[in-house]
Amino acid sequence: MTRTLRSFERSLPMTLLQTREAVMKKFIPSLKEHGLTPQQWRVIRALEHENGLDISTLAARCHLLMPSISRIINHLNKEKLIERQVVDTDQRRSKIILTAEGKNLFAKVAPKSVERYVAIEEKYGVRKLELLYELLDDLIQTLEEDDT
Amino acid sequence: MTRTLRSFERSLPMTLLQTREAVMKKFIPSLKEHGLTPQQWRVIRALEHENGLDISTLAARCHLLMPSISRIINHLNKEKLIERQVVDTDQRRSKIILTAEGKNLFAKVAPKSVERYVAIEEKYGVRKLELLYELLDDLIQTLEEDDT
DNA sequence: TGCATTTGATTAACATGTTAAATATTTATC
DNA sequence: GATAAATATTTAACATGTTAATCAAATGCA
Repeated sequence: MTRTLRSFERSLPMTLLQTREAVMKKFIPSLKEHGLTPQQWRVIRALEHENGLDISTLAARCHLLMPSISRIINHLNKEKLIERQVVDTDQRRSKIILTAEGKNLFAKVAPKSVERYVAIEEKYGVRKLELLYELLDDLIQTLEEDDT
Repeated sequence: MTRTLRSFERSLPMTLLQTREAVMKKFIPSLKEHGLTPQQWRVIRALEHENGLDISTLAARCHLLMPSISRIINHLNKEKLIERQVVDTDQRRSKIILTAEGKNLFAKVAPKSVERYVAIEEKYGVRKLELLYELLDDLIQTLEEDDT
């Protein structure tokens, strides 16, 4: 019996896309209220967690490509949410510092995100969510193991 | 005990993003060999499944927004993979038809995608994959139910 | 030291995501 | 039948994803 392509709605990439869209819909509005895109928010979170990261590290932590983060850093800099600080041992690199204003913004937005997250946990169930994480991590592992 | 934001790698949107990236990595190369982006491929698949769809329907089936699909349709049209056909009962709409060349391309690419998909199924396990689909669908349902 | 190579970051060019505005056509309503 | 409202699609403007090219600083090595 010849296999055919799974229909759209049921394809793996499509299902993951839909799920991510549904999840993001819960978080994006409160970010938008503060003029932030999800990616900009990721950068701010990363810096709040560990301030003074260089751009490459930031890119890795936020799952952003260098060109994207380069633009985002520029943007956040103009908004005075972060500052650049050249590393004196290596003039190519710059450390990115969250400004007071940036920290302030984080403090305003974070509670709302936590709230949304807790709501999802409660509605969907912590157990199921943990199981989902496990399955997803497992799938990532499986896919990254070989280069078939 | 005050809740804090989940660390990045463990956040739900991030995990879904990573998973999708890992999955796409398996499919993108063969698409790229044929000069197709994942989105263009989705459109071609949708048309192969049901030819002559209008643009709005196509957008819904492929999970693309109207501006995106509008550009994609234009692109595929220039490549002569599809044709536009104005609906005579409603001059605003156009039906999109997969050309012979488009069908040909589909026939070339589809088997490779099936191959990749089967490989994932085998390596990860059909049962786990089915469970994952269930959990994801369930999560989508949960999230779309209310507008919290 | 001098030069090739490597590395961190930016820029360029193009495709897509996203919201708002514009356009054309159709439908509704008076 | 003329005009307002609704609908299908496109365009505009901006942010991001993606690959390749560029640039400057650092490193390796003759």
